[in-house]
Amino acid sequence: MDLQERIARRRSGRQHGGVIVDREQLSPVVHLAEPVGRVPVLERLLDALEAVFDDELPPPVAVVGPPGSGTSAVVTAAFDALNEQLSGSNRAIATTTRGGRSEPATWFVAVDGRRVESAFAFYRAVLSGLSTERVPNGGVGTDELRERVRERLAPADRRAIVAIDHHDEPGTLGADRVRELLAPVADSVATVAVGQREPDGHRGPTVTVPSYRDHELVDVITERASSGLAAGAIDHDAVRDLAGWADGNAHDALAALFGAAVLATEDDADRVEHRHLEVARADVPEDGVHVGRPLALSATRQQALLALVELDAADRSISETATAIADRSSLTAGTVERFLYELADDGVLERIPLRSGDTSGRQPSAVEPRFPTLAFRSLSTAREDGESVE
DNA sequence: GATCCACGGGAATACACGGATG
DNA sequence: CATCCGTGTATTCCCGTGGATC
Repeated sequence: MDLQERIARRRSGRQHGGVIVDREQLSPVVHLAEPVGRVPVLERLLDALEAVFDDELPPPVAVVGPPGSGTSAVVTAAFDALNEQLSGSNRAIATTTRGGRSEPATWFVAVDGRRVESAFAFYRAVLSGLSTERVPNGGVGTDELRERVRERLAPADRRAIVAIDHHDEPGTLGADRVRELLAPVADSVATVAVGQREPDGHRGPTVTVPSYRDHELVDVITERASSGLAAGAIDHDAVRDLAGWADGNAHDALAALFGAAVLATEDDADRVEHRHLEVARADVPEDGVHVGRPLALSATRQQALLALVELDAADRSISETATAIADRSSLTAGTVERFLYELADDGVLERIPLRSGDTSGRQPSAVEPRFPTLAFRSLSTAREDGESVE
């Protein structure tokens, strides 16, 4: 971001009288082009992928690190940069049409496992990373897409490095499943499995990403605050505090910062006050899930979660909560109930056993969010237009 | 017309508890 | 006393259907 741009953003921030100047810079689900303080890790990832610089296929790589350590950030940043230099779109355009032979090219495709859960969606994601053509999202079979991927990589000297991010989270495509899907093009594709643990039976280099150390996390927060918040909207002590509290987890820190900024905005305050941070921190559950999890859900599920957050249903049974949510949305109580059970199973919600006065029957339980609700509420694009039809 | 996907609805199964049974 | 049974809920599982897309 150049100086002009920074100034422009500050001005517009001032004009709106807001604490938040640039939501994107502040959002815990957005990665920076150059992650702060992760250079050594980037280097090790490049080492592991070394072979691509000789136009060869690297071994399968695993990138592992604890929650909030920036595994995703590192991989997306590296892949973007590598694509700039090595992908077909930059090298091959001029030459493919001439002489009939194509230049060597390597594509780097990062697939977000949270948003890509079926074979169809997977091939779709890979294909759109491999070409600039529009990829259909319906009306065509999975086989068809797989075939297109194969054709795309058919010429010798064309390769793809496919990262599967969050491969070890519930509901995502596991590394073994991805291997299966890529089997038809195994000769021209290498994988990078990104998650909290190595895939079972992993052979190949592993890049380990450590938690942020305290001062590194301070840098991360400072960087985000300086580009995302109005000048002087938060002081350094508060940032240090926040970093200490987050204990190396950048997601938690950024989610709290974002939440506090949202609260300050709603408060019409001109800076992020201690009380905002206090509440925002309490809103980030200990050992919770990344806010990207709920944000990757279908619009209807997000609607249900938005309603749930409004409801504060900590002491209501799941079925009561489900009916209450159904009343505020276009969904059926039965469907919402199933959603709630599913989400609890996946760890997005937590089930709290409910001691009911009633004697007979199985004990009901309540659910509560295990994600930062302030950030979710503000970032979710699903609208809860409460109009219940019928 | 083909295809994918998510909702909806309901059947099947698990659990809690009191009371009956051996 | 241990176990089984019946009833009422809670929870999980499964599959048909319809909307959206090409």
